[in-house]
Amino acid sequence: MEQTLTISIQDYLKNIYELTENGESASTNALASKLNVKPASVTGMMQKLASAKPALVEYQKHQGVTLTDDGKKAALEVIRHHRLLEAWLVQTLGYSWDEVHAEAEKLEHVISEDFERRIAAAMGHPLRDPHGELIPTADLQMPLDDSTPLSSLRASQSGIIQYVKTADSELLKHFETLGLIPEAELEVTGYSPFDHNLTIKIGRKSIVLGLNITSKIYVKES
Amino acid sequence: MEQTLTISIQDYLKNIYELTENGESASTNALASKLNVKPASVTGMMQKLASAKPALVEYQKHQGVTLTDDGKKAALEVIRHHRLLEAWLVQTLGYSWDEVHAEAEKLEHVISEDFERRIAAAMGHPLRDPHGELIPTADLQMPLDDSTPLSSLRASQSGIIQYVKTADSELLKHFETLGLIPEAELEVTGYSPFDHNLTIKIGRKSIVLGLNITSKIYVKES
DNA sequence: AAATAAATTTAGTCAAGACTAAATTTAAAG
DNA sequence: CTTTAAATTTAGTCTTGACTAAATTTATTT
Repeated sequence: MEQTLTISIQDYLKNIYELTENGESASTNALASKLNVKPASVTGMMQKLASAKPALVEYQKHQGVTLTDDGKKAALEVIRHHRLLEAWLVQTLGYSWDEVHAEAEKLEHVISEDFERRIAAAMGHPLRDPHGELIPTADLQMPLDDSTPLSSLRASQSGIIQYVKTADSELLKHFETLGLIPEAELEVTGYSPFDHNLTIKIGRKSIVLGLNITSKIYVKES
Repeated sequence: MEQTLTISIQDYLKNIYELTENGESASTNALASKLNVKPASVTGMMQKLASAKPALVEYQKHQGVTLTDDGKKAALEVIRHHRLLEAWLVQTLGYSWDEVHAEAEKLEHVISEDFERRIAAAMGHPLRDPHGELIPTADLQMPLDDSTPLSSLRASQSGIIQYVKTADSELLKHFETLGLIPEAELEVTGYSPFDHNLTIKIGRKSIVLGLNITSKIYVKES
């Protein structure tokens, strides 16, 4: 018999947030499989969260759930913790991108607001975590994302690299040798509609990049 | 009605460890008041821990508890986490001695062995935490304490300050201005049996210290 | 529109770990 | 050696958050 470990309310809220970022409501089933819990358990928890003193979710039978403002605040708080922790573990303890997630997952629930402030300040209040995800602000707003995949740019458009989204460290190293790192400025000089290849000029080099690369590099148009 | 928050097994073990450091067994009542739990709850938990697959405590009705070797290992693991965390929070995030305890208390239960190794290495494997408490070794042994209160030295004996044990930051500042800081070397030049005052020579200065001070400064005889 | 499939909820069970009140054991005092 | 007090344990209750199985609702097909 599998030991059934208990899921925190914070985890419920965080996962509802993620499932509802697209504007839709989260289904009982989706939440259940995301949290490795049976659907019936989710129903029970949703009923509880919906009737909490300040309600944390909006819940109607068979209609899925969304977060209330209070629920969203709580979710963003955990997400802020998580992403600040990831950034900080990478910066100060040399964690790699793949190792850092599990550790942050555990720490995010227990750190104090004071701890949060200290690491945020120590890093100069970063905007993104090491995976490139936006970090909710101290007043619990999710910042607007002003970046777009490089693959969406066309000839004559230029941009500044914001972050690189990949879990493949080999690929990451390749990006670095090409100069494709945050802050770098580039200009698109050509576009091939057939295979979606882009020709870009970065520094004094001109290179051709496939969609497998340009879809992982996020830029801010300039 | 007070919300009754649950105490982790690790906390039970850690507190049993502390209560049994003197060699005696821990009483149900002592544990209960230390953990802010009712005695009956402690009895129940002790019965559980005693009959766990590898037993964690030695427990006989009405006789108090002690830790088994497995239990002691688990306790030292948490204590190591706690003390490494305190040292690390102070060193890297500027926590003060009084702020650091509560934060470490929460983190100690969730950090990975990997995290433990990383911070230990980052600090050069410290022997003591910021309060001067010994940090259990990586293989879960409590190091021998080779330090003694300065108040136990007598004329012509000399020593090196190991740590200062006080929660009073004013007093701590006073110590610092006197040069009474870790690593400092001193020699006892006089002793007054009536009031237990010591005259010591530190650097080129000679000063007289009362028991309120000499009992808080721990030295290694040299 | 009826039938079937899929998703969700209800109802009731279980384990953990706290609690209270009552019973029991040990310790202390006369 | 009794008696009383203090400490501890037993017994049974409560809450939480999982689970399963059955019932119900919604969605899809023919």
